[in-house]
Amino acid sequence: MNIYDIAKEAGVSPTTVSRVLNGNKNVKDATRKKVLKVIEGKKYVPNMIARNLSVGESQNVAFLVPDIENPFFNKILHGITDQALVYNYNVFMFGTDENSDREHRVLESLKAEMMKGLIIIPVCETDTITVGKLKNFEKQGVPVVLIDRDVKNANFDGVFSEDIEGAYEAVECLIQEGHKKVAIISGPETSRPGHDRLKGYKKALDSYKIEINPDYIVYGNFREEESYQAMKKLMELKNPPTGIFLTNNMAILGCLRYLKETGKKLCRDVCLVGFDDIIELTYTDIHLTVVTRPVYEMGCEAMELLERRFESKQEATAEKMVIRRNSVKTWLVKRGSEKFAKP
Amino acid sequence: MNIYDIAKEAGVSPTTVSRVLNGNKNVKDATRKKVLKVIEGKKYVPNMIARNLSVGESQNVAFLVPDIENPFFNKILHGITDQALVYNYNVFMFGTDENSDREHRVLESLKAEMMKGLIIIPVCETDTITVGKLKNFEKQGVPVVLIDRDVKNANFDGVFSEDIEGAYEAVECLIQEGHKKVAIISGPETSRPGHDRLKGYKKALDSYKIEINPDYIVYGNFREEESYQAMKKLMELKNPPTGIFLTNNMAILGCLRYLKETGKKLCRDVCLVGFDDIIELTYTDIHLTVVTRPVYEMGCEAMELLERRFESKQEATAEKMVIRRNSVKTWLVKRGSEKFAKP
DNA sequence: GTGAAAGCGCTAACAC
DNA sequence: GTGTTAGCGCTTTCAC
Repeated sequence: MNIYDIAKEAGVSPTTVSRVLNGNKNVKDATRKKVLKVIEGKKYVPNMIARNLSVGESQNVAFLVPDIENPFFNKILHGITDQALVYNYNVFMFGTDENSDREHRVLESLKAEMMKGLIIIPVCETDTITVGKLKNFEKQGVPVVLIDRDVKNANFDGVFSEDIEGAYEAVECLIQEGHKKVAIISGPETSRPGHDRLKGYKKALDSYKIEINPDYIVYGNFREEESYQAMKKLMELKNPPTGIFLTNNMAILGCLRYLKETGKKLCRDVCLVGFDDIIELTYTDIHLTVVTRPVYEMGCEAMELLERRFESKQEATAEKMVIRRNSVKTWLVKRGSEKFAKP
Repeated sequence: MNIYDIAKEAGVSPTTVSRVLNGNKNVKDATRKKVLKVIEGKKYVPNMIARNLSVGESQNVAFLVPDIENPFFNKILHGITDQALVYNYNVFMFGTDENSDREHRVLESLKAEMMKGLIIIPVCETDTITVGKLKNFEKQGVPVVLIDRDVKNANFDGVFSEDIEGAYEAVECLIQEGHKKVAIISGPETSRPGHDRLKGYKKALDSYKIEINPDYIVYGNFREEESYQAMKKLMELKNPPTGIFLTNNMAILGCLRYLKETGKKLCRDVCLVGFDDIIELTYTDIHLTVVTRPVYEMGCEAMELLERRFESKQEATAEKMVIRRNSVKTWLVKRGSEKFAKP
């Protein structure tokens, strides 16, 4: 059943049916009601695919995420889908598995889908292929919004967090507890959260006149296994740190595993402050102090930015060129892991 | 740029270009190469929306999940998307938030999208509206595959797990450690995992000639807060249980919170066995014994079942009618929480 | 092995 | 306010 069947039944033209369906004002109230009645009676459902082809764009938005199973990204996904529901957009879900090739492949396949917009947490900020593809989407009128991570040599809308400030606060928290030997398990240098949190770490040490010890800067690449290795390296130093800043949730897990395997204890052998909460730990005796942020809201906001872009397409050229790069504030949740236990 | 531009450039008809694009055998090798070269040179990308409209079906599959942030469902999502990539299907993501209205709304909106197939973890097995809508999809040639949860009065393909056996094993594990007073924090009675795990619990007690105590059966509805309340109720009984079977991951969290808040200790005040693992706990001192299952693989398998359905559309009628309801086996991971600590 | 023409279901000028 | 007509970009008979 299609728009023609409805038109015939209602004794109007397909155009009128289309107008009714799309809420066009130029329809007499009587006609509208007549058409609506037929639609109801026949349980007619319009065909979006046909509509999309006709108008040259779909109501679909793609979300590319590097790690589907990371709870941090899931919260973002939740925000995106909830907000998408508000605007009646469908969300295409793609996991890139932190793999640039896979990211390219997904982006390539999306060209054929007449996407309305893209939300992406890119794998790597220096990946020129991804950047090129994203720019092409924008050129074709498909807006792109970044979350959390950034890309170089481009200026897309995005929702980020104040990573430098957040990291600063985390490290400061350790310093204020008397730690002089403060280390960091850092993320990849090719991602905004990676280098910015490192920057915040350095800034904090600098503020408190603590000299930076290169041995205390190790890389965990935001992964469990690598962070475990990084932790091992730190703890096996001749002069190990007393406080460590873990720059993401996976790093936290890696460290905890190290402690567990070696029989070491948090707050006895070492103090930790993390970035991004691990909610399950709050059910245990591991009282981890972390920097956190409104993650779900970051997802909502990304969808919101996309919507603004859609709206500004219709508007005057001036408004079109506004680039919106929002940052959410982080905050510290003190739970005790920043200080040694009183014996 | 479209198929006509390519055709003109290559000096062939649009039909031939289409044939090349779709790997039709009836094209001379020379022609094929000629067309392919033009396509490459012009960086032409076919328009899937147009194709979908023409063939009357998209390459899109929808996944409806009740709780986007539950790690169990995320693992499934991961499996689904990975497998979808193999077949080049796109996955539409919808969170229903355990809300039937929302589920209905999503299902309704999907009618317009010419979906190729549906994968759903339904909110409620007795929801006749959802069942009706799902049946309609099948009637329209859109296959439906269930995961984990089932629906009544219908017979869709699905991937389930051996919940009765799994629950049996969990409870048996407690009994074998000497527990006579074994309770269960059960899920909703309107879901297969809910009632089947309860069934397994009863069966185990029965096998070991332990009388069922109605006080020991409480409902947590698979949620943290309700499970917390259920736990409270159990522990405040005049004759509290010594061992409790927690029927999902959220119930585990609820119980842990209760223990933490009341200062009670696992393996000292009560023993627990859970259903579905919480990976973060393995990084802590909570050594929880759980029944688990190949969750990621359940997602892959669901996609695989869908693919079979797609394929069987072309086939003879006999094969068409095979209904595939697969069950994955569960297994017990013993970590110690089933027995009291030696003082 | 190839092409012409009709059609998928809808929208958008344009005319009335 | 409403209808006519011509697409959107592709596939698919059917004829050659």
